[in-house]
Amino acid sequence: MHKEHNLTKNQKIIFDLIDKSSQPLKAYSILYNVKKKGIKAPLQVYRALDKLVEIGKIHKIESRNAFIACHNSSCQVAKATAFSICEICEKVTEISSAGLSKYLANFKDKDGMKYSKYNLEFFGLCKKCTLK
Amino acid sequence: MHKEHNLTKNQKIIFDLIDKSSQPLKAYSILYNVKKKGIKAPLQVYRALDKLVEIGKIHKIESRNAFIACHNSSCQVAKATAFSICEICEKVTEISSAGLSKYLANFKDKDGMKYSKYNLEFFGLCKKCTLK
DNA sequence: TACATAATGTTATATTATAACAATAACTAA
DNA sequence: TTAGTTATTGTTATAATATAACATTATGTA
Repeated sequence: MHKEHNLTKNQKIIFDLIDKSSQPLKAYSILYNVKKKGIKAPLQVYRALDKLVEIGKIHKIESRNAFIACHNSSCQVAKATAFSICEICEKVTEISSAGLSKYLANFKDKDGMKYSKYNLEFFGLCKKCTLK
Repeated sequence: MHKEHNLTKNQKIIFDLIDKSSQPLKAYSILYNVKKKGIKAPLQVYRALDKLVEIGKIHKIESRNAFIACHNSSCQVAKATAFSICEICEKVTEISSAGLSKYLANFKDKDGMKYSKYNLEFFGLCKKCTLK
């Protein structure tokens, strides 16, 4: 479970927007959507995003430069993430598989190094798009 | 093994630069370095990069917006990649582990979907930086 | 209260990437 | 070999993503 963080005003506005969204949101689309709430500059958005990523409330989808709310109570504060991304409809789903996270956390490279922090993005078709 | 691709002039210039580099290179740093060879515009660089990624000669490190030559003869044309990234010195190493690639290629999500295409980035310390 | 720390507001600018269009070069089939 | 097709190049402009720097305000804590 997430440690409780008391979000500040801007963080809350931006988190709520991302949380309500069914797909990842990009920074400038967020900016556009929160202008009516008084957030006017990119930096205000990026600062909130940075903080939200840091505390694990959202994740960045690196290949898309977009942000999604974390719905995975088991992910260790934003450090170990896995997603599937549909190449047709761009639907992104966070994967929470105990087996996968165990496998990756225990993976050792050639030097015998382990990594508790990782980001994995799978690409393919979602179920819906497969059936079309 | 890579299918042989006959690189064009620009592609060759840019691939050679990346291939000689010990660390990932960013697009505008590449641009700066190939200006003396007549490549003057960002688009010329990005077009070559796109093609080189497509044919699997290089990979993009998504979290760094940087490009590295592929030294992994077993990676299926740029589609299934794994890297370790040192958070201190930024050294990036492509991981070629039969076990890992088999595990990921066979991984099934909740919908039973498999993904032959993925990108995995591990973050931590490289051996050198661990010993410091 | 006073101090320290975190968050905010603002302007400017850096960095990363693509659109649009014209011109060449390379490939392919009759 | 030549016409048609496709890929590549060159070029200018601009879009999209992200951060620097600095002044101010709010919050937490001893």
